[in-house]
Amino acid sequence: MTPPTARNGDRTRTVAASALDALHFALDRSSPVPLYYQLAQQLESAIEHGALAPGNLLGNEIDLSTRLGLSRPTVRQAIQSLVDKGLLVRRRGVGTQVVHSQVRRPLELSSLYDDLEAAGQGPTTQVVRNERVPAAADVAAGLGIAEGAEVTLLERLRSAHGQPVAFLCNYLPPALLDLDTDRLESTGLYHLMRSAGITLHSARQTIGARAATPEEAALLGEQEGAALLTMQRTAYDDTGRAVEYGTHIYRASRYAFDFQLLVRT
Amino acid sequence: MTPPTARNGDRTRTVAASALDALHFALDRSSPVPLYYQLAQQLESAIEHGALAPGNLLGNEIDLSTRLGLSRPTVRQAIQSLVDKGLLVRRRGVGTQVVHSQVRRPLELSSLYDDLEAAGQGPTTQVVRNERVPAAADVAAGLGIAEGAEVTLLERLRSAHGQPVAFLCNYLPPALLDLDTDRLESTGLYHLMRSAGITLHSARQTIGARAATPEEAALLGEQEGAALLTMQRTAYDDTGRAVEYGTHIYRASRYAFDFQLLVRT
DNA sequence: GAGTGGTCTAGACCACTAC
DNA sequence: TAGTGGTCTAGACCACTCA
Repeated sequence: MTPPTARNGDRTRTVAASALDALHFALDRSSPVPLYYQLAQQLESAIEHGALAPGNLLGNEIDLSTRLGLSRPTVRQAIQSLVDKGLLVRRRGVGTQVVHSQVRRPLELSSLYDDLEAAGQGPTTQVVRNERVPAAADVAAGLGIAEGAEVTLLERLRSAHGQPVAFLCNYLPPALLDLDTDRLESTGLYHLMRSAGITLHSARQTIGARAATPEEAALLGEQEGAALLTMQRTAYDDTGRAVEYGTHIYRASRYAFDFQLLVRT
Repeated sequence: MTPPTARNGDRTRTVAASALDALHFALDRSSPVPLYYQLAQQLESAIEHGALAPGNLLGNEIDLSTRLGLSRPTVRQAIQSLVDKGLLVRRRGVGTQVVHSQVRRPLELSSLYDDLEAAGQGPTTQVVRNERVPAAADVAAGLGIAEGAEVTLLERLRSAHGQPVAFLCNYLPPALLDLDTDRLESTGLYHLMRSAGITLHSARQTIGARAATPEEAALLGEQEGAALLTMQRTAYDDTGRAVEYGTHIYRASRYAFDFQLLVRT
């Protein structure tokens, strides 16, 4: 399928060589990685490395599929996954182009893991409490269990650069996993859950603010009345079980939630 | 394609009638609405109305497609869209089931429109300023334009139940749309942009908190030093142009951000 | 009118799960 | 071993955009 040599001045700009023409994609059919996924990854890295610049057209799907030796649905699946990520935009009658945005690295909306791993610079965790308690009303409601049922209470103080950043209070259904205090101090809760075979699926969050009580101020090294960010969250696994309910407070002077939204069409 | 009469005691539980068997789906091939979308909508409403209860299996895709007179890819497309919404879960070798979750109504993560339309009960908007000004440094950076370039400045006070809730300060590229003050007071900014043919695509947000200054306190009816929720946002259309940069402050005593996250796998 | 993505079909083989 | 979803193919027709 050698493409017709296009640069022979018919009409004005002939086939309008897409930015993709110069790129080489290596597809390994013997790999267990799906073909559409291999293609999507290589397209994504081409966009990240600037080989595909914002606004560049990808060239039509039919050509692309014949050039790659794939069927059109497979190519579409690859492209669709990048559209879902917000890297590409499709326009009927026009083509598919790289999104022309300043936001190149969308801060993974699924910050479920990330925002518990603190913003990069060497976070530390101090486990304040790790014990079993009967569930209070709000906890029972959050986890969807009976009031008074036994739950694991986990209180942690998270710091970065030696300064307290947040106080995390979490409740977990018992017997879900064993929460080793040592491991909790060296990693995040979600990481632990993941290694225990729990597949996180969704979470419901409420983010608010309020003034610090004297106790909270002392704990976090703020002044009484300082503004705090608050978050309540219930996380569910893929069977719909509530696997965690938490109430977190953050020093507003040292932390903010930062994320990207994609508008679903 | 009459299904084989299944209830004649072979083996133990024969075909394990899926919860779907009793449901009727009406597909209109002459409708401009895609078939996969019609199916997805009817499945979604069946889930919402409880006809499909959490944990129910959907029955395999092949049977479903023959029963509906659709191809399997089309049925898969419908199911996939609900999986993406977090309503269904697929397990290879097992089947597709309704997610067993307390969270039935995921609060549309794309709250880009919604959180500017206030939480339900008759919000009102008072336009404080609506004029053209040169862009300051942070505004220019947020919109990706030159410092000092002319932008539209929009300041609004939003109330609910006659009480102030938020103060919204937005900057827009000039000539993007004409911001009629009357219409701004009767609807949201995004609604206006949408009617002007602007397709919102993504937004980058930062949510934080701080204490109210005396001016802010007076404006919002809070006491000086009260906790405020702050949000900075840049919104982009589908070509990647920044179409809005805004700085909002919310009374923490009357407002909180509330949303659901889906973990992408 | 030419070109694009949007939708749809009717098959196929494979990997994984459960029994 | 049977049944499931995961992947893939090679076509087809339509709706929309743009010149």
